[in-house]
Amino acid sequence: MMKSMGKPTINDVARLAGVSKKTVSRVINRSPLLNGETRAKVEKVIADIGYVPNVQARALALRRNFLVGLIHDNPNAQMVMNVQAGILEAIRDTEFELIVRPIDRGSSTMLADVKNFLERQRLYGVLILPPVSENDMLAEVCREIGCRYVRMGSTTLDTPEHMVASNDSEVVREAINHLISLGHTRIGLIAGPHGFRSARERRKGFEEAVAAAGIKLPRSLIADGNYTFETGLAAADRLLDLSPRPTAIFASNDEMAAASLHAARRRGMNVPDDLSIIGFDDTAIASHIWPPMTTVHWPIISMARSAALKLLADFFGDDLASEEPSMFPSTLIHRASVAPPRRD
Amino acid sequence: MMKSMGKPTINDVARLAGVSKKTVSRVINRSPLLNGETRAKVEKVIADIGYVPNVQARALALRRNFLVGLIHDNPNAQMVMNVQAGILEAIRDTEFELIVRPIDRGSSTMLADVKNFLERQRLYGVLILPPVSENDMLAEVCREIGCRYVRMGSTTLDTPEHMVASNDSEVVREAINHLISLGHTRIGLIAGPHGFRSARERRKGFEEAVAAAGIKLPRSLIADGNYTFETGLAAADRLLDLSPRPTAIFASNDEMAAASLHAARRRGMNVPDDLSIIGFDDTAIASHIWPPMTTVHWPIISMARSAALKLLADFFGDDLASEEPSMFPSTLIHRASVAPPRRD
DNA sequence: GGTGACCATGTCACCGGTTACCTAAGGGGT
DNA sequence: ACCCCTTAGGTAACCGGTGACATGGTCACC
Repeated sequence: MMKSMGKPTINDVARLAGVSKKTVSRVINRSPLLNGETRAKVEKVIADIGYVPNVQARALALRRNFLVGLIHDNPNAQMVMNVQAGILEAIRDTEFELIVRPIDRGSSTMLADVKNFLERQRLYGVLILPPVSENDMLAEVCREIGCRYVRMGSTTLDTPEHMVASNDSEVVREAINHLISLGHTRIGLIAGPHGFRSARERRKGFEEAVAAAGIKLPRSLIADGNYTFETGLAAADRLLDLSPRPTAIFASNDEMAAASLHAARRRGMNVPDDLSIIGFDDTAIASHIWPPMTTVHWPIISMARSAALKLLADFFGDDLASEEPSMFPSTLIHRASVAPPRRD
Repeated sequence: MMKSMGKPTINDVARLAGVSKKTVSRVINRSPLLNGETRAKVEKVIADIGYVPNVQARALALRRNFLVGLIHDNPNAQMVMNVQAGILEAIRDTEFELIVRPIDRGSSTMLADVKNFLERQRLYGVLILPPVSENDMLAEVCREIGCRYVRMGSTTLDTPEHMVASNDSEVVREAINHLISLGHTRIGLIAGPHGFRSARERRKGFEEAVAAAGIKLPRSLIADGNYTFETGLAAADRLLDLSPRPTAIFASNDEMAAASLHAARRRGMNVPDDLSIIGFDDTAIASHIWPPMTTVHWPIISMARSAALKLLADFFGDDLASEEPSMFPSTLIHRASVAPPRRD
């Protein structure tokens, strides 16, 4: 029957079922205008010989495949995994697969690399993670070559169908107000890298809250990091070397917050009694270290899931996916790394 | 010139260069039997019109594509990211891309799902991460449908060209001997989940070291976890509730070691003075928490890189890739979570 | 009874590459 | 001068699907 070797193809199915390949194609694609009897017959043959459609052939004919890409340059492993988890949740039970593409933001050929990648693979669409999602030229490249995209970010980056975002500056304001209400006045900031919207938003929230409380902060209470543990450690050390020392530190992400805790304990300081710390992201490390860290829960999994759904909006048919929200509120999670400042 | 719309195809190049498409194909594939002049002419046209070969068409004709898959069911984000990093390092500057496929080990349809995935995508090959890499039936599925595979594991799982492994039991023995040499005799073990080779190997190393030292351990000093923080926390609590308490804990991975530290500190205990802790994996958390944790460095990035190279051995031509090692020694990293037991 | 609408299905070219095989030209050996 | 071999390149079929359009049968309606 079957042409001896090799996987069965649509031709084998057609021959065995006594129909044309087009009819088989219709069965596979759930075309509605099929006689139930014919459909059953074809489906039986498919099951019998274990036919699996060839995605490459389909991709060629359709001029698009069923792959979604994830482009990122994010240093935080936990976050990338969370994003992957969100995407995978969205594409579960579909025929889509996820293809991961880390890029090197610094590289001068970055844009060309991505363009080449997108053109070669003809992805159905891509999700772009911060921080590189903030690069407008990258989005422009996607638009130019006609590749669907959704950007994730800390603030509005694009039109609603092309992004999901959170309200970073607002929630940071809330976090800092919390510290202020406990009596903290010397609050250090470990800022994210220059040129990043997320860093800018978080810093903005910090500065607004401080200004609103009428606190005058010396410039030295703002230290720069670039979202990694190591730079966070250096920044925290700089802050803790100050005299008088800050009584609280807000770090722009959890990695750097964990580094602050590390730096404090290395000096024999007690957290939260000698130093309050607030982080941002609510990745696993925040709740795993001791003391459990007060941080901002950044709903990254939901955002990623929603972003993926947006990406596949026209695949699913506009009904549900197009109603996905674009704005995701972050919330302050109170744990044990914050206390009123010790009275000197 | 070019058929107005759409990306240029091999036909456009052929027409413009005044050669047949086969000749263009030869240029793309660096066929050696080409006149340098013709080659230059074709290459010029390719550059001029920005031709990019269509990977789907090629995949169809070649009956294989240039995608490598990563199959995993690993709960540890950092580890998965490290593996991805290793793979990406290996395929950098090639045309290969990485496609990630987390699976649900518990699911009754797991094998069928993976089989379907492999058959549909016709991957060039897959890498299988522990713990699911230990499932021989999964490897059997790969073999059956003719998909290249490499398994990563904690012990020999397959023939050398199909695996990379580490020497877990040996290095755990070393770690436990270290504790014993410091004077510890009541050493708790937080074991990994039953049925996992990695868990078994690590436990074996533990038991061998203890037995060799002539120590008789009560069964209660072995608590089960399943590699997650939460189960580690529960296991650590069980150990610390014992009386007399263990003076040291070896946890089968860093997550559970971090959980032990968390549990100890929650009780007001001091690490390492009241309790020594050793973990396994050397993921970021081990060096980020306080005190920095003594742990076993598991060379996962190198292993992943090497595994990917093995996978692509016949692509690269056997010269370098086939000489990749299959066994990677783990090493004990001494940090600050271990000290001699306090004299009662 | 003829006609058009509609339904289920078939035909065939095409997506953009590759393989197998063929041709034509040039070169050397005898 | 003849033959064979090598080199450079062309031809046509094929990989396994899909789209546009054609076909033949049924039914409702005038």
